[in-house]
Amino acid sequence: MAKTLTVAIAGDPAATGYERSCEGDASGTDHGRAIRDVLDRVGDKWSLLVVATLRDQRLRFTELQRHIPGISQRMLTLTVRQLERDGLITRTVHAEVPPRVEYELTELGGTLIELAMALADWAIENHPRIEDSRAAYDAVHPAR
Amino acid sequence: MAKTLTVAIAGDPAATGYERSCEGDASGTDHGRAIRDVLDRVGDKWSLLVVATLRDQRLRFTELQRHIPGISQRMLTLTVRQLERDGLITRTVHAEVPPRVEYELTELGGTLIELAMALADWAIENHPRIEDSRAAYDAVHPAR
DNA sequence: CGGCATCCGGGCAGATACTG
DNA sequence: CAGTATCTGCCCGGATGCCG
Repeated sequence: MAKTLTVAIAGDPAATGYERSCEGDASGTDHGRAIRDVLDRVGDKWSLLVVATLRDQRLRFTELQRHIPGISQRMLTLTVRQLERDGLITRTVHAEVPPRVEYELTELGGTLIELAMALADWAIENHPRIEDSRAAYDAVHPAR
Repeated sequence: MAKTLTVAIAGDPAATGYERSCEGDASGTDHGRAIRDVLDRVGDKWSLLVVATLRDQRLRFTELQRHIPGISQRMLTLTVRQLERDGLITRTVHAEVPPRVEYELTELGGTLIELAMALADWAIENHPRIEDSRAAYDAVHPAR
């Protein structure tokens, strides 16, 4: 999923303009890959939403799905698996009948959510300006 | 502000205020849409990279392309156009021969980049843990 | 209940060729 | 130099159906 992105940067770590953009970062470890990785997860359509939903509650699969309108079962499955793999959430299966699976934020996930909130703040605060800008742009640049 | 955010993103468990922000609704401000919009831009493969590259320098098209290895001409064109439309960067054409077009960050773009940097910091700091988690996960879950 | 397997359509992105 | 145009392949993501 993140392959192409990672390859693009990590494949050519030396020549990237990343050193410049990520001022002061020491060379050696390729931060490009780290950033790509995280960005891929954050930029993912559902990941942040799932993390945010689990922010202060533990939920089981169907509950989670109910809390995130529009997500398909498949996407939820894939998303939680990714998140679990990345150590952002935990998945606990209770040996019961019927089966019960609960998802919970890890501490790592908890730190991420704060950043996400900051981003959301920015989004809400600046969205009007963005929309205005778009309207203005569209007015000047007719159909293209 | 942060509270409305929580509701907007995480959804209100009780009232499903989320549905309104996600589905077609006619109510006033739509935070869900705002967040989605910004997330789409941030999550975009190249947008953040372009913004980051322009952080403290004004660049022309080809320079920009050189600074971002792996980006195709087409994608760069589309990306800068989007960013310009959203008011995150400016595009100035100098009436010369040969033509010279320079891209520069707007103030709005400048505020975004700081958040992006925070995210990058998080990425760099926590990436090892994520990788470890992935390795552990993959060890337990054989090829699926 | 909580998945996984499969099919399928649409859009994104790369490569290439052409222009003001 | 800074794009535009077109063609194409590929992956994302939705819908459906089956299983433990």
